[in-house]
Amino acid sequence: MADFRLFNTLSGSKEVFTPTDPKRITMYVCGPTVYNYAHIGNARPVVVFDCLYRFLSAQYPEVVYARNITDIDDKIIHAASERGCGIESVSAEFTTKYREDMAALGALTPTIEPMATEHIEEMVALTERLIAEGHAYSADGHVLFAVESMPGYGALSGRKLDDMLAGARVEVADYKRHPGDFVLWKPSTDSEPGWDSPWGRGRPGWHLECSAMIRAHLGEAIDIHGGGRDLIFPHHENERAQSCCAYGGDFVRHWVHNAYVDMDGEKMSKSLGNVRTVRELRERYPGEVLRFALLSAHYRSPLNFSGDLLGGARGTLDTFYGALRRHVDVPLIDLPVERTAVYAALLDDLNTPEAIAALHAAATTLNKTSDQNEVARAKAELAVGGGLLGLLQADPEAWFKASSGADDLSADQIDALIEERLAARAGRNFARADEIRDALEEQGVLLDDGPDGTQWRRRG
RNA sequence: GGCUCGGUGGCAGAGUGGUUAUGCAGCGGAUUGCAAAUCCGUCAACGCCGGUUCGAUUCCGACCCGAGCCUCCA
Repeated sequence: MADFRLFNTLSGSKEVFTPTDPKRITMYVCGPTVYNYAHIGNARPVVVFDCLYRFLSAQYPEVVYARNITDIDDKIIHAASERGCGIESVSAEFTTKYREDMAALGALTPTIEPMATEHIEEMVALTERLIAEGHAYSADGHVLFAVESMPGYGALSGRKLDDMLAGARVEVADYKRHPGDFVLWKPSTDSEPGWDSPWGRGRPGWHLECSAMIRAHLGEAIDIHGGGRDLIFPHHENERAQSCCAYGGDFVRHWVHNAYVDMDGEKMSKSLGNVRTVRELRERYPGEVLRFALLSAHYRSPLNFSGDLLGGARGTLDTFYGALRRHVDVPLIDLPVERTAVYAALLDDLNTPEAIAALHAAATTLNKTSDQNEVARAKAELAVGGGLLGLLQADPEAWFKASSGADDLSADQIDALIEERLAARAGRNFARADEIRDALEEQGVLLDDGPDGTQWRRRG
């Protein structure tokens, strides 16, 4: 098996991926806090790690992929109180919407989707253990992790304890022994959701759930832990502290973080108010277009989001599907995935732009050659390599003819007009033929005349 | 202030110590009744200043600019 080189945030360099147990790969990716619609920036890690999941699944017999749902959090409590309902109703609604949106992007369902509220017991147990080991203390109804108790705290985000104090912009609660200490458990008021614990009725801190759920579902150490770049600190740093101090060992083999989707050079975020939700984008673009756009830059590079990006993605997919449509009759040969150029590109830290370049090469081959062996090989590259990226799995005809609105012309109506135009052309009545073509174009239907007849597609 | 990361042709976006990534756009051509699609050709880049080197966009250093984290955040 060829080496797969994957960047590790902890070391700051690409490392050969060497799983702890090649028979069972474990990957955990931080999922959503379900209090609102997911935006296209939230979708980036989903698509990136879905791609990684597909790539690993092609190489190893079992890949356990867990993506959590954070269904207890102060933001959810907030949203619920504004609506005057329970947090369950908010989190249930947005969990469903999240799953719909991510499915539309072609993301496979993770092996496990653990919910935070179903793991409170494990979180309490983990907290007790940290206290017993001298890494945590209770104070003023809270339980806090003592960062000074961990040698090497800060290694993931590359900071030292002293540096963190220098830039502290928030006032430090006086019950903390060290300003960097973070909450494992906090008290709930009567109106807030809470669970009984040795420290009274309360709820878990943000970082605790991931440590507890990883332990419960994947084991003490995992191969890959992923998420967006902004999770490095404090979330992953603290998660690492919790798990390493509770169970010892390395906890995570590869820390993998994706860069952001930018809006006019700034990151897209709910707090900046410049978000585009997946939901609204889906009304205008097929999910595959959004997916392609998200894969068009390397996952560690920022991706500038724009209408041009999406328009370009649509056009490129048209090119690929057009090449496939030219050869619908050619049977798909059984090309082993590891022999595709897409696979080879992904071997280098998931280089999706290079993989897409390989797809372009295959499409060009398909468009120009008449050699049946080359055609079969190129078609397989597009289908199999595309599959690795979660792309190009639709039927080409369906791709071009998919209707976006109820008032579109039906396929039958279009076919009838094409017949009429064909007759006009045969009689060299080009004025009438062009009239029909223009009329169809006004309805968003484009015609392509070829040696074997006329094909049509809807404008994207 | 501390800590990170980045600055590639008109745009998007890979990569490399010496030989044009790729795509879009542009230009020229082939093809077409005209188009569209497609194909061929073509233009064009590595922030700035030093250093290392036979040779640097690629390594090192300074500088300028941008982004991010340090607070919830993919």
